[in-house]
Amino acid sequence: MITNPRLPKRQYSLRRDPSSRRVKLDELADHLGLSKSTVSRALNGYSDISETTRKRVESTARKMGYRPLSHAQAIRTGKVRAIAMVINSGEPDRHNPFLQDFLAGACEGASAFDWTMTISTAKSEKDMLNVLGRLVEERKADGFILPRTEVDDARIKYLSALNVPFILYGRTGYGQADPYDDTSWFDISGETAIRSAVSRLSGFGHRRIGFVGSDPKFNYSHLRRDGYLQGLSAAGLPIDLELIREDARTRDEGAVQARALLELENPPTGIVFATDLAALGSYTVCAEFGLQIGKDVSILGYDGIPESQYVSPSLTTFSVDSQRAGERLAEMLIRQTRGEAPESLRELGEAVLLERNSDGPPRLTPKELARKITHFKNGNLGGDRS
Amino acid sequence: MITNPRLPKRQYSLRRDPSSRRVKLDELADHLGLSKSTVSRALNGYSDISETTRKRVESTARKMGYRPLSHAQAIRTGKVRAIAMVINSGEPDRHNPFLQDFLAGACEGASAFDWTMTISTAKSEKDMLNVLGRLVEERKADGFILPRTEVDDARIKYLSALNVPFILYGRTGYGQADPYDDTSWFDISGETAIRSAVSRLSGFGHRRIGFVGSDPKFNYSHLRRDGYLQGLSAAGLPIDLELIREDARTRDEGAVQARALLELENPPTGIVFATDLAALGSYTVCAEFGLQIGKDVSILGYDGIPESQYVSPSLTTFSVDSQRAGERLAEMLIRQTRGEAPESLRELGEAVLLERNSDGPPRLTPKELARKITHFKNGNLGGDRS
DNA sequence: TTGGTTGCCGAAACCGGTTTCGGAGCGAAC
DNA sequence: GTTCGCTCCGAAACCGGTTTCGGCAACCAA
Repeated sequence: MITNPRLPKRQYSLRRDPSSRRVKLDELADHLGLSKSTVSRALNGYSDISETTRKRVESTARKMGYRPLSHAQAIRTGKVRAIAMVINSGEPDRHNPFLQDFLAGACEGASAFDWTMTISTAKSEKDMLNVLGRLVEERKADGFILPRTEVDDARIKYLSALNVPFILYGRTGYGQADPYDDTSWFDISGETAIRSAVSRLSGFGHRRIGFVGSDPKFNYSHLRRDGYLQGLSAAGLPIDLELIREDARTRDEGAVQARALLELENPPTGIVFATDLAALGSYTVCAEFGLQIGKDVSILGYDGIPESQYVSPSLTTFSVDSQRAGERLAEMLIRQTRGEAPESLRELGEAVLLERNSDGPPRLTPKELARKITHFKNGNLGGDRS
Repeated sequence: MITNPRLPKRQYSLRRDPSSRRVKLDELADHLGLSKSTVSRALNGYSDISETTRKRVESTARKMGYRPLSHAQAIRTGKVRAIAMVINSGEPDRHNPFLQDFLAGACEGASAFDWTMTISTAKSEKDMLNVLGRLVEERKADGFILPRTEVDDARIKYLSALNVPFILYGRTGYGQADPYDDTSWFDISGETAIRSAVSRLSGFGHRRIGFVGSDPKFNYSHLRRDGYLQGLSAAGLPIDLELIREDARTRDEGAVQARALLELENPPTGIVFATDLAALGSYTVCAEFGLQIGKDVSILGYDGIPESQYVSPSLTTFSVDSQRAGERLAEMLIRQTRGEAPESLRELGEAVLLERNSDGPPRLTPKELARKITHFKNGNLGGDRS
């Protein structure tokens, strides 16, 4: 290849050789003929740097591929440009299929600001505070994402006392006068979803609709129950405490509560579950009682776990966009560490209905349903069917 | 309460008030009546500090709750005491239920050395190298865990060239002369598990055993296929290429491959899948062909995903201890960054068989099985059964 | 011309550690 | 009694940034 002699050989003094050492502030300053203090202030947007200089510094920095070392900055500023999340590894209902999506979102949200994400795990409630404490003390993060918020959440008190920024994935303080106080949060409105689930069932013609809640320790359980009650009221249906069950954390516990509802003298023909996992527990029970899901009894879940798609019949449920949640949380948390008021950083998203095959018009009245169940149980109790 | 006047009022000059400011090196040094350089060297185990002094420094540091700021150390040492992992968010078979366990293990392994774990995500193969590059350049981590290793893995080349420590979760370079070269890794021996799966089926009396592999881009796919071949050979069964399928990344792809095997003129009575997800895909196909899993056809999976326990019949599979994997990887990686030779840091664990209900003695010969399938297909093809 | 702002930048201190280097103190050897 | 070597520690430089502070020049008003 022949190079055109008229064109000057391009000087790649600004070239960015990836294998070479990184360029540091001094070098950038030398290159610009400025002092490193000026360059630093220009990069950080100080007002005592002229607009011209700032532009020039910024463009050269970009061309030379300058990236400040966050831990070098941190030593003076005290900020490490990182957010952290501590997940507890001791939960009965772990194996969260959305963790990857959520983390992907959070990482992306952080990356957009050139921040990073560090994670840690705690084995117990008590360990949780220790882990948070260590992270705070060693200044491993400038703020925290707190997933799975509880009604009365020790992490919130702890971090508030330490005056460390944090944001909730979910809300807290259910039933208190000012539940949100001065915390920031992002949440998906489970109550809206559950309310619409009840409307949907009542639209199908169901008159007795049950609800199976989750662990009352978590704030969302109460909100979803509220949604259920709102749905009943909107449909003009009476509240029957018999139809409200709680504490279904796992699939097995979901089965227990479903059984309790279906064994009622006047059982519900539709059941709304606070979680998919619990809803899937009911599948076993329905099989056991010879009930056809979607016909004899309608089941709705919430979460949109992948498995809900593959069970038979596929489960009607609500899907939440975990990735977006992570992304929003990261961004809002970073903005908070930059000085924005926590109470201005709140967002409520909506879950979206996945219409599938586990619900439909009731073909049995509650009475008929009860009869079918006892009949089937007796039939099965007596002989060994083969 | 009356204090005993003979006892001197205890001076809590060493007390550790959690809400107070953290103690820094200077303060610790002042307290000890030593220079901060001496204290620093004592804490870091330099040999020019007397044993007595070292003990004294260590114990006082502990009592005062001194913890060095890792980013302050990093500025001089270049080491941030952190390991990183980049997960790719664009995979078709994401929703890894074990991510949480794995991360828990890795975090724990890191914590044991007082290290932390940072994570990031990449949207594509290309993005992956960028993300790694950024992390390296900004020195966000001293080493990397590389999950889901590929036969020909760009990350390995990239990090090797940059001379950055890393460890593989899995092996690499299948089929090459020296596949492991000088990398360190931890892996679960899928080949051993799959070999024993074949032995198990042959022990049941199966003579025609199929295999459905996974994405050949990943190293483990080849190893598991090897395990299948070893199993055949150990059982004295011939290799029939017809019985070997690949490329089942998802449940649906698993279904496709299962269908291909079962529609053979001489179909296998037992099928070993490289992954549970693919194995679950076969459930649909068996239902479609009117086949009873565990009787008409035996299915084995690998991974031990939670869902495998709840399908009907429950899937016989191999469970891998993801948490332990994470923990081992973290520890070995840290040791590598401290100077241990990569080739001395390798470990192979075993998966453990979960005997469930999807396999057993064949009640049909391959011929009979084929007949049953065609018969059922024709029956279904003709009329609309209701 | 003078004095006072204002805009813009450089010198130097600073952050909290680590590492280099030199030297005091001491015992042993000559 | 030197001299040498060894043990152990302190002073100071250093890492790569940020921030304080002061000063020069230009501009403005009197």
